[in-house]
Amino acid sequence: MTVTLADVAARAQVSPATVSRVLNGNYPVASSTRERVLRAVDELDYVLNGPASSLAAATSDLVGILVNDIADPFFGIMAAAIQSEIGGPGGRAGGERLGVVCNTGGSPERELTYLTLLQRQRAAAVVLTGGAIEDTAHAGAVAAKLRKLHEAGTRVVLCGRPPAPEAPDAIALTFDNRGGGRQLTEHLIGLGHRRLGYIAGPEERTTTRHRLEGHRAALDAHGVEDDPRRTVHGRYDRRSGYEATLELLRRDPSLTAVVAANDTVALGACAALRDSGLRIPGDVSVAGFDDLPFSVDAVPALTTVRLPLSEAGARAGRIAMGREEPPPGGIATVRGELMVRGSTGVPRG
Amino acid sequence: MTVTLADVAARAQVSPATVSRVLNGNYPVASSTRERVLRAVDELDYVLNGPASSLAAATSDLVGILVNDIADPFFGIMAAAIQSEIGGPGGRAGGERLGVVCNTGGSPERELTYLTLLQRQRAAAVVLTGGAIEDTAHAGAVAAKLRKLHEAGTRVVLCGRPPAPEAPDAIALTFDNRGGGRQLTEHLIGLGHRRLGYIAGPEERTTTRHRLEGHRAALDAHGVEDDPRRTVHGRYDRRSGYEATLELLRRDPSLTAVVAANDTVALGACAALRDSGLRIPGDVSVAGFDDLPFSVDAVPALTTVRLPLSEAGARAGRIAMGREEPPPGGIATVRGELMVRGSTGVPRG
DNA sequence: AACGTGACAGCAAGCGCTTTCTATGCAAGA
DNA sequence: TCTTGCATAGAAAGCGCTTGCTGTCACGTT
Repeated sequence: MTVTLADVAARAQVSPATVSRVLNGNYPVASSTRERVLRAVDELDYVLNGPASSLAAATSDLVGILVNDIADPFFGIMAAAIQSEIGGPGGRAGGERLGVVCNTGGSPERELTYLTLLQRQRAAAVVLTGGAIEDTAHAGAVAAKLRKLHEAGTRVVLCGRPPAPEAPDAIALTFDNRGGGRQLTEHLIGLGHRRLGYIAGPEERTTTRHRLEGHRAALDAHGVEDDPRRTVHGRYDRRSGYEATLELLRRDPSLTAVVAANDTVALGACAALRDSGLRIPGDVSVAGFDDLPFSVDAVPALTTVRLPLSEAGARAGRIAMGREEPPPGGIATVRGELMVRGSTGVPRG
Repeated sequence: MTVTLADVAARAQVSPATVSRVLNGNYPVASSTRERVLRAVDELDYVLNGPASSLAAATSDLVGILVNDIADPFFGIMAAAIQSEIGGPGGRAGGERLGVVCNTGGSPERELTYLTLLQRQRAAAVVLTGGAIEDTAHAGAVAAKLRKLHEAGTRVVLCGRPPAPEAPDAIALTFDNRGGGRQLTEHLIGLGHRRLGYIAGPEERTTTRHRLEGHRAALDAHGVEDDPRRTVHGRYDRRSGYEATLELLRRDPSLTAVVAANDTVALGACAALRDSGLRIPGDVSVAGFDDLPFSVDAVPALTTVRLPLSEAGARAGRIAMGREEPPPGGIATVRGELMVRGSTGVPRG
């Protein structure tokens, strides 16, 4: 039924071993023979059997990319960058790898299951993107899996996620969320704001915590009181930003600025403010985080912290492919850049 | 080194066959035996060898999802929906499948290579999303691949892509881009617009052509002259929308409306108009397509055609998993819904 | 009491490839 | 001329799992 290596071998009048070697190009084969084999491959329209190959060679050409939410451009952009370096089709011939992105939807179980599935497939590498979940049990389970993967020869890279002390072999490209958060709030304080609302992401994520810590550090450093009622937690989506803003306004109508967990949330915040009859930044300034492509198009354009998602993703991809040296110590911090735009200004009054 | 089925079998004092059957649950095993096996699996921390399993069973648990641009929420949303139905971890136990999304970046070669890679992995199913490329040679090559995949037992589903006559076994869930485009332009004509600019996507994509055809059909039906100079082609991104709008304005400053190939492009158009000192919709109306999440947050909110991306994706996913009957004839058309919002209004003057 | 008859469990033959080791041929060195 | 050595090609032993087929019991039947 299906064409196998043996069929090709028969047609090319060589042994299966030779065909295999031609295909893998890691053993000398006389060019006349090679040609004959290649022709046979072509004529028979032969496609290698991946599982068989992986089984025999004890490695596969799968590279897993785990993302929290594939519908979120934050992850989409990173995933695209990673995948472009994985080579998939892009890379030089022979190095063809299947870069596959797996959407955990932010669920711990799915994260673990995908990791197991990838382990089962004997993936060549795994890249985990975005913030981690701060549940000790879960973090431990993930770390254990990562260790297992590493032992099995799978390269593990974290992109935009803090290093995992329990899985020291994982290379980590971490975003400086704390520093970014701090810069952002300092910018606002510098403009004169003293009553700042903060819309944080889900409680149990490292990204959420770090950005919030940065915010608080800034408040603290400048002697601005940090009223806990001015912080609201939500999800990383627009809806959440909308609702949280209304809640913040309810709690303190005298707010002059709203700092959001990310750009998407900030957009929701803008909508809520507008629907409440408030001007941006005339009445209330708004700041986001990430600098996703649409942020510059918001009206007014969003002040935010630009994270080099593409660059970081590309680097993570290269490291995963073993094409770039990991950073010393296996850990690198990627900084964000404050982008001051129209959505922030001096406070009213 | 690594734990194998045989190790588990030894530990549980049964034959490898029994362990396999416990794991696959497709053959009666006494519950006491099953328990013993499961315990051994647990104690040894055994993880099935995917390639070996796929080789022996001649099937794999991979499901491929091809997207044109994973950084674009249009695809991200569909991919998320598809993957959620693939089950990956979400599905009922045993049906665990690895839903992997592959980013073609709109490149024909990559599309083909991914298809081959998936074929090589003996994927259980493949879902192709978004518009196809209208190059005869390429379309033929893709169709041939799809046929091969089908023959090999891989289910093939197209989501948001027109049916492929040359690959009649592929189930197609098509978006009614033509109808949507027509509705949109009719809405504008109904408001009184007569000089409409159109920013089309890349020339060689079905999506581009269909939306444009809808636009032209509307013009034609209402006796509005279709000046070819009012149509500009570009990419499906913001930048392109920005530049195309400036170009359209240059060609005809008296334009009263701009119809964009999609929401992202529309956002770029809005920016260009604003930068040109024009009000939306006071001076120029703008319309998009897709109704991505950010469109409602644009200022003014974008008039657009809502495509049920999640629903269509979910359905495609279920069909790919064989959990839902394909539509009669293997083809279904998914309609869009016109969403009239603030970015369109009666023309000035 | 002899005999089906299920319900399980095991044997063993692959699945299609990679790779080690071995054979062969031929050119060059002694 | 005979040996060495290099460049290739082939033989064959797996890789770890699935599954058709063959037992083996313990029962229920007649």
